[in-house]
Amino acid sequence: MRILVVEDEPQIASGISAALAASGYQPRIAADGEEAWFLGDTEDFDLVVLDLGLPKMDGLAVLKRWRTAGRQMPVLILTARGAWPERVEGIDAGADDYLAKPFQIEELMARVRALIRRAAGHASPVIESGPISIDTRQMRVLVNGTNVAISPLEYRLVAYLLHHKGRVVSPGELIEHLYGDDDARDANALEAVVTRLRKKLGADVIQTRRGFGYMVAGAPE
Amino acid sequence: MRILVVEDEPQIASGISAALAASGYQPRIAADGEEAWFLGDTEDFDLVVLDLGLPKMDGLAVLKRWRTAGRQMPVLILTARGAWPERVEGIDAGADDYLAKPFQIEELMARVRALIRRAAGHASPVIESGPISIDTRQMRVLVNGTNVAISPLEYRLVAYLLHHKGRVVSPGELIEHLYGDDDARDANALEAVVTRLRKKLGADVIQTRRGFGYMVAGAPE
DNA sequence: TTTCTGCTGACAAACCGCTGACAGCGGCCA
DNA sequence: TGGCCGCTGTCAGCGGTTTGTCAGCAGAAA
Repeated sequence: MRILVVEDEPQIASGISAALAASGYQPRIAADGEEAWFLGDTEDFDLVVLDLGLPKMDGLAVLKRWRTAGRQMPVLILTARGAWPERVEGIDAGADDYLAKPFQIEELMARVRALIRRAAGHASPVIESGPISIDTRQMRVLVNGTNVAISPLEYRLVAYLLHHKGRVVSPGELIEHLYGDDDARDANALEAVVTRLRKKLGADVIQTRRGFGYMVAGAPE
Repeated sequence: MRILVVEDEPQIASGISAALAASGYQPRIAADGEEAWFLGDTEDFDLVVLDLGLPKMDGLAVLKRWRTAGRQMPVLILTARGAWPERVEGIDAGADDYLAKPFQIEELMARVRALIRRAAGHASPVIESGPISIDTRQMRVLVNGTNVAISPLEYRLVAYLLHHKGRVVSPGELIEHLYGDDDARDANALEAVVTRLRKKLGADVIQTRRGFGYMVAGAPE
């Protein structure tokens, strides 16, 4: 199992690297964005641990370039604490998980194991429910197999509901995940997005559970 | 579902509280150890979220006093990151789970749900009694396997009775759990809800124990 | 019987979610 | 630079639903 550790702080990088090695993985360190991009594009890794604040090229940019180039290895993002916009962007850009700094090395290892296990299984980048499906890598939404133009905010909303399909998601939870908690939004904004989405996806994809929240049908992921 | 949030940092406390409320729980905040101890000892909570570093009385001391007094509600401890010894002590003192700060609110909610389910003795999100069953993920109620339209308040009522099936629940307890203690409601409001529920679920699901309260049959688990 | 407790149907107010319109904002292109 | 266009939050109004209240009733308890 080869793991690429992208981290410019040498101490942290070697700490992570040592822990990975101790668990039997083969870690490889990249200290800046360009090196990371080059390694990730030319070599084969089972997982990438990616810090966002990097010299030469930002972590998110690296990730996006990998994804547009078709690289599909799971990516675990390290973010500064409270940097919500970064996280949301990271997920949009195709990250599979994120972890806030500072973190326990044990926790990092647990997530690494989880991601690798998931990737080994059938972690498809496509999630479906009834007539609609989303491709989380390409950030596309298909209705009955045909592509539908969708805005970023709308995409995040469907994606979140699909990731949690079969469960009622409260408006508060949705707002927090769409915007981050720093910015207080009217619940009506959410309703407006839902209305617009329903016009594009069909009226019955997103169900309303009055008094509880929204739900997309399907067996939980 | 009433949840006691013990946290002296007002921002964090209100953040947790808001998230809990958004998920349909009734949170109550205690800002120091003494208040926490008093509330936990005199009132009935389904769960306690307990920060350890508190003014006036330490969180662990509070927990120990509750346990020696025979209080058995599940307790989720919040610890500073890296404070491993505290965690171990917490578990020895009778905590059911712990979460390291800083944490994702989403992760806290997941653990809260898990603890409440576990406390009620259900591994699965479905609770049954006779012909009826509820799906706590979808907020649905089935009678003989077919879905029945149900209002939020009605759902909360059945859910509570089912979580405590086999036990007589007093009107006072029910009102407290449905509305929270800030808002005083007529007992008749409760009876009205029960009437409406019986029409939907069948007359004999919710039994009346005259002078004591209501009950749903079933093994207490 | 009398009294008390709980049940029930009717009703109106409050609430909740939906939607169309509009405006501000930012990106893009000529 | 100026204008156009798409995205998104806000607003106001609309239904339908939910729910507390009330008044009367039924059955159990005493």
